[in-house]
Order: sequence, then structure tokens, then C-alpha cells
Amino acid sequence: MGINERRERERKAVRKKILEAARELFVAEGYDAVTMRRIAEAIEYSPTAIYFHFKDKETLIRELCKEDSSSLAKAFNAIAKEPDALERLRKIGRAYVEFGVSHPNSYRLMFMTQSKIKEDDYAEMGHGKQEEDGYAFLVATVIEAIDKGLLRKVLVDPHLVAQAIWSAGHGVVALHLAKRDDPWVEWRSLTETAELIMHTMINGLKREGIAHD
Amino acid sequence: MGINERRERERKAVRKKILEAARELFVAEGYDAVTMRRIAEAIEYSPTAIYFHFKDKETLIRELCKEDSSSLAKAFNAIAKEPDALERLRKIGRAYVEFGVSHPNSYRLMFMTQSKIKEDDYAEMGHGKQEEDGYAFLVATVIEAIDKGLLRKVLVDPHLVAQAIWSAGHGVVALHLAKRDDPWVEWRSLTETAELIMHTMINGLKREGIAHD
DNA sequence: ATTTGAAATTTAACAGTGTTAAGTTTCCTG
DNA sequence: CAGGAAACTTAACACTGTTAAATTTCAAAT
Repeated sequence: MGINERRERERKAVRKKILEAARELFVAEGYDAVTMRRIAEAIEYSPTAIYFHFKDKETLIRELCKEDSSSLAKAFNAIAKEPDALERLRKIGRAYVEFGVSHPNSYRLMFMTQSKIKEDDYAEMGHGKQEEDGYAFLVATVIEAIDKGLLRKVLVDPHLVAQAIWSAGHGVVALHLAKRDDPWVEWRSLTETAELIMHTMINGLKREGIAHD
Repeated sequence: MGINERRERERKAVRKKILEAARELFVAEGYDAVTMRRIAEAIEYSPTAIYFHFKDKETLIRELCKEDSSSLAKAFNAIAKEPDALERLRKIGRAYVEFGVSHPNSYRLMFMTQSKIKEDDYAEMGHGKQEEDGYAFLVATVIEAIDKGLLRKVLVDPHLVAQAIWSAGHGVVALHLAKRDDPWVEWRSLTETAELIMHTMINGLKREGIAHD
């Protein structure tokens, strides 16, 4: 009985249409501009039909971000071939910043907004797997740097170091996304600031005597 | 005719009551939880009365943040007595992080949320004055560090350096405020991460040969 | 062929939001 | 006592996300 399969196929098709319509609005205009009624109009369904496919608005839009999250992890893994762990950390920073500028609205929701949702299917989302989990990839790189004696001797906690590096990258991006239009500050370009902060961080983390790039 | 003065006094009294009621809600529950109707109820006025005193909700709540902004600048100026410019930078970082944790909702609005308002009375807000403008204080400290030859020779742009330092501090705080409850990551404590990132940054910025603290 | 019944969707409605326009009170001035 | 600005209230608008109930759709079972 391939009939249930067809039903599920149709169900998924509608689900996909919702996600696509939502994505278009979300990318172009941000979270608040996405409304159930606008999505519904775009896909020619009634607004409440969406609730059959998604629990609520936040769950729906966070699903879009999950897709982007994968694309970030993918970008990280393209760096895996770089042999030098320290240089890899710099490149991770660069990729992270690029992600932020090219997916501003996703970035805002993923990293600048507290989630009301409690996730449970972590295992299914590739949590901890370097290929799907950007943070795991970063931690693994830090571990390699520690193991190869590239970092200062006091730096023994990979998570702490990883979170400091992440914070540095996040700081530049987040400040840019939130305050770039604020003329209170004479802003320098994002890439310039990002290069400085990443190099400074790696430079400050690396053990003395290690060749400088 | 002191009658106009009395009127203005009353006017300011109502204005203040609005701000106080709004602050209580804002501090305890954040931006979205502050509604015109809840403020109105608290001060026993009709909701629309608020519009006589404030253009709109965002303007009202951003005025609260301006007050906090002053208190941040004040905290910075308490550091001015520290003679060593590099140590002063570390202390600025510490004070900034402390501000973030003790004023989370203000911090979110001030530094993590794009403003729809275009300010104009910058001059009146002490823009550029170290005593009232935290960023100006930071830039001034960086300038001193550069002038005293404490920073690497390539670092000649005070704004760039200041923004990198700010980004570092902001990164830790912002990530904490947005994602501390996300169990995806094994979070290290805010202060631990903040100490590491600030020391690493200063360490990476300072000219070789300068004493390490 | 017709009932059954679950799945998918729509209609109607609720409770809330910020905000504007119009009407009303208050109270000093001429 | 009339005029009029200032301060405020009432009523309403145009939205929002979301729930409950009614309806359609359509394959399976009688």
C-alpha cells in the first residue's frame, strides 16, 4: 500500500512549501516580518494550517536556522584540510564572520536571541559530530593545538579556549549586526576588525617561540 | 508667574512615574514584557496618556537605557585612577562584563538590538566626553597605550584597537546572555571566559618586551 | 454502495499588541 | 465669565500568535 507513502510525500511537500515561503520572508526582512498570515498567503493556505505542520512560529523559523547551521558546519569542514592547527583556527574565524554577514537574520536568531524552545533530539541533529556540529569542530581543532604544544602551557581546557575564540568572533559579528548603523561610533570595517581580533587572539594564545604567521 | 514652572514640574513628575514603572517591568521581565497597558495600570493612567510624554515604546525604553549608559560610563571613570594603561584596559573589560550581567535587559537592548530610532541630540548626551561616553573613555585609554609605546608598532588606529577590545568583551557577554541556557555547549563560567579573553587580547596587543601582568 | 473515521484544512474567535484620532476634562489667562 | 491651550481618556484600528470547533477530503471497512 503505497498510499500512505504518497500521503506522507504530500505532507512533506506542504511542509517544505511553508519553510520556503518562511525563508524568503525571514532572509529578506527578519523574524518579526515573518507572520503566519503572510506565509499562509504566499502558499495559498489558511494561516492556521501551518500549525498542523509546526508547533509554533519560533519552532518553524528555528528549523530554517538549523539548515543554515549545517551550512556553517559544512564551511568549517572545508577548512579541515589545512594542516596547521593555528592557521585553521584563524580560518574558522574568517568563515564564521562570513557566515554572519551572509546570513544576518539567521545569525541574529541563532546566536543573539534567547530560545524559548527546549530541544531534545540533539542526537539526531549531529550533536558532537564534527561534520555537523561547528562547535565540536572548533573544540577538536583546539584540542589538536593543545596536543601539539602550540598553545601556552596554562591553556589546558579546550572548551574554555574554544569559547574564548568563539566569543571573539561572535563579538565582532554581533556588534556589527546590531550597531553598524549607529553613528555614535566611527566604525571600522568588519573584516578589518575581525582580522585584528582573530590574529590578536591566536597570537595571545599561542606558546612563545611558535612561528608567527 | 511660577505657574508654568509648577506645570512643568508636574509634567516631569508624571514622566518620571512612567519611567519608573517601565523600568521595574523592563529590569524584571525584559522589553517584550513591558506593555503600554501594564505601565498605564501601574501608574493609574490610561495607556494612551504615555504618548503625551513619549513618542513611542522604543523611545521610552531606550531612555531607560540612556540612564544605564551613564552608569556604565561612571563605572569606567572609576578606573581612570589606575596608572598603567594596559591594566586599565583589563579593568575596563571587567567593568563592562559586570555591567552586562547586572543589567542584562538593558544590555540586550543597548548592544544586541538594532535601533529603529535615529538620535539627534548627541551633543546633549555627552558624545565624545570621556566622563559620559564609555566608548570615548576606551578610545582615550587606547590612545594613551599607543602614545606610551605599550602596543605593537602596527597598531596605529585607536578606533580599530578599541573596537577589537570592545568586540572581545561584547562577545563573552552577548554569547552568555543569549545562549547560557543552551545545553548544546558545555559552557564555562562567564568570568573565567572573560578573564581569558581579555588577558589574551591585551597580551596579544602589547608590544613584545612589555612586562606581563 | 455506503458508512466510518482519521487526516488535513478552514472558519471563527480570543486575547493580546502598539498606536492614532477624536472627545473630554482641567485650569490658567484675558 | 469666555477662550484656549495642556493633559488626559475613550474608542477604535490594524495588527499579532494561537486555540477550538466545524468542515472537507479521501481511503478503508462493512
